[in-house]
This record gives sequence, C-alpha cells and structure tokens, in this order.
Amino acid sequence: MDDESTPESRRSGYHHGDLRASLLSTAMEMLEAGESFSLRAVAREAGVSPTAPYRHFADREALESALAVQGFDDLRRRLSADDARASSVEELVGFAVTYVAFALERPALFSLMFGRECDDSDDERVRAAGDLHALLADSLGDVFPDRDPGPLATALWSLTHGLAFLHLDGKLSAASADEVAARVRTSFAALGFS
Amino acid sequence: MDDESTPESRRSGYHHGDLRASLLSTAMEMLEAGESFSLRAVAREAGVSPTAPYRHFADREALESALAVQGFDDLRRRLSADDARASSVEELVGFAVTYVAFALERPALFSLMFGRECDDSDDERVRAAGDLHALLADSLGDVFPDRDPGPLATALWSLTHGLAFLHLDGKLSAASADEVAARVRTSFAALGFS
DNA sequence: TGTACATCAGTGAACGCGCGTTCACTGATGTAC
DNA sequence: TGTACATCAGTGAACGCGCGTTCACTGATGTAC
Repeated sequence: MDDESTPESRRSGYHHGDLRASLLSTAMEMLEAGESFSLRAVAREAGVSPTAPYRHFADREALESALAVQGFDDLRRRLSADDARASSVEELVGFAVTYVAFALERPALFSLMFGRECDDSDDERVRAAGDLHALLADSLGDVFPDRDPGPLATALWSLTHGLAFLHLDGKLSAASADEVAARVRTSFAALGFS
Repeated sequence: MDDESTPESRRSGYHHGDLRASLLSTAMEMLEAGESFSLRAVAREAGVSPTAPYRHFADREALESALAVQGFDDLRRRLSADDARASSVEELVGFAVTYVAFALERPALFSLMFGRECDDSDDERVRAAGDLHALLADSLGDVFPDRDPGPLATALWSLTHGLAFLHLDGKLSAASADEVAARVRTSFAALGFS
C-alpha cells in the first residue's frame, strides 16, 4: 500500500474499498431527498448486498446514530463555521433563521436528529449534540450576561424548534425559504428580539 | 327497533352493533397507550376480522383523520370547556400549559394531529383544526387588542409547540407533569408573559 | 522471493414478521307486499 | 302474520410488499516465515 492509494483507488469488484463511508453518504443522500431509509434500501443504493452493512454497523440504529452525528456537526458548522458564538441579538436571530432553514432543507435528517428515537448510549452522538447545545447556550450567555440563561434558552430554543416543526408539518405554510426566514425574524421581533 | 335498544344491546355474534365507534375507541386507546397502530391491529383489538374496518373507513388514512378530529375537539374542549376565550395573559399561559400537557399525555395522538401527514381533503378534519385555531387566535386578539395578532400568534404557538415537542422527544426532560407545567410558565415568563 | 495461512469484507439464500388491501363469500337484518 | 327479497356488515383466504436480521459461505487481502 503506497501513500497515494486512496480508498477509492483500491476498489475491486468484490471488496468495496470504503463501504462504511459510502453507506453513510448514500444514506445521507436519501435523507436529503426527504425520504427515510431502511438498511436494505441503503445497501441497494450502494450497490451491495443487503447484509454487507452489518460489517460496518451493528444494526440499523447504529447507522442512524452515525447520521445524526453528521447532522449535529453540520448544523453546528453551518451556524458558525469557526465555532464563534453569536454576540448580538441580531446574530442570535440569525442562528434561529439558520436552524429553521436547516430543518426545512433536510427534513428527514432533522427528524432523525430531534425525533423521538434517541440512542443515548452512543458516545459520539452525545458528544455531537452536546457541542451544538454548548454553542447555543454560550452564545445566549454572551448576549444576555445579566439574565438567567436557563429559562431564556429553553424559551428561545422552543420558539425556534416550534417554528421549524410547524413549517415542516405544514401548519405554517410558506412559499419560499425567504418567506420562512422572514417569519422567523418577525416572530422573534414580536417577542421583542430584533 | 325500539327506543331503548342501544347499539350495544343489538350485538349479536356476527353483527357487531356499532363497529365504527368501537374501532375509533379501540384505536384511541392504542394511541393513548403511546403506541401507534395499524388497521390490522385495531381490528384485532376490536375482535373483528382484518377487513371489517373497510366497511366503515375507506382506508387507513380515513381512520387516522377521524382520530385526529377527535383529538382536535378534545384539546379544544380541554382548553376551554365552553369555548370561552382566554381573557388574560395568565389564562393564555394556562392554555399553553394545557397544550403541552395534552401532548405529553397523549403523545401518539398529538403526533397524529400535528405530525407530517395531513389530509386536507377531509372536511371534518379541516373543521376541527379550524375550530381549535380560532379559539387560540380569538383569545390572543382579546388579550392583546392593540398588537398585530399574526406575528404574536405565530410566535406563541411556536413557543408552545416547541416546548411540547422538545419534551416529547426527550430533549427537555422532566420528572413530572408539574415540572413540565412549571417549565412552560417559566419560559413564558422569560419572554415577559406572566 | 515464495508460500501458507489468518483475517477481513463481502455474498446469497432464507427466516419470520406485520402490513394494507382485494376478492368472493355468507350470515343477519329490515322491509314491502 | 308470513314470506320473499334486497341490503347491510361481517368473514377468511390470499396477494405482494419491504423490512431487519441470521447463517454458512467465499473471494480478496495482508502477513509471518
């Protein structure tokens, strides 16, 4: 094995090269298309037998958690490329706009991240969710140093999360991403955050 | 048929008497137990063949919509037994507390009402959802006659809805219903509503 | 350098599951004469 | 009042579906001597 051999270059008919990564990206594409997925469907899409994924993931839930981890990290990076906190109310509202936009662009992934099922025994998942949470909590602490951050954090997170889900589930309709963003800003403004 | 013969009293081995109502209440019990259900499971539970429900519901979705209608009506009645609007901030916050409590007590029903799938072609469903919506919107108009009700309604509904879902999905944990109620009140208070 | 062998990463058939839905049917009920 | 008949409300077998998972297997790869 020389240094230039990437996983892809090592592919042969039988051995895939980097099936784990390939499964993850395939599954992510399916989520991004708004579909949910099954182990079998992912394998099919990746051009591999239905049982091959079991070499890389203990079970369906393990694959799901791996995707959730990517989702949490993606969302965090999108909120703040360099993990810089929000430092003004304006930036905080910007976070909310991004959060809702993320939910609408990648609804199946968002549901997977925040939907009912949640594997707390997956350390990476706990880490990724924690990192995201820390960014938001720290930002809030910076912007409102004088207020008890707990209740405010819960309230603003709930507000944002609710906006995301109401749009996702079609209870609040909007023609475009811009309209959604405007509604998020208006909602925050109606509560005095602008 | 005399006046005293209730549907139940007309049951025979073969004819059920009032299967439609029985299917609805069986399905509702399953939802209340937190399970989701299938047409087959409901039929099984009701002691009837898997195909019997088709006499009363066109398909699975029709049954679901009928349940959602009950859910909307139940929630509305629970918010306000006589459809009286909230007339103070305090009562408005009480609505939110009730809304979240409802979601946590009947999570599967709540998801069915507000979750992704939604049949807008079912008139009864549209009616029931509309009635609930009207109660909330009218209340808000009464309590804040001077403010543009739209943005505020969206914001407060989102806040409440977000609180419900974050609790449902285990992102906000609480040991008891009282704790949840307290968190709802605290959240509203943190935004100046108390 | 060549070879034996352990290990890795796939395959393919099969399992049992529950689902929604269709079909032709039949038992029970209500009604018109 | 009794009877013929239409209609209603069930049954039960069967369809095809996709799923997660298991199992014994085999082809490919890497390594130790």
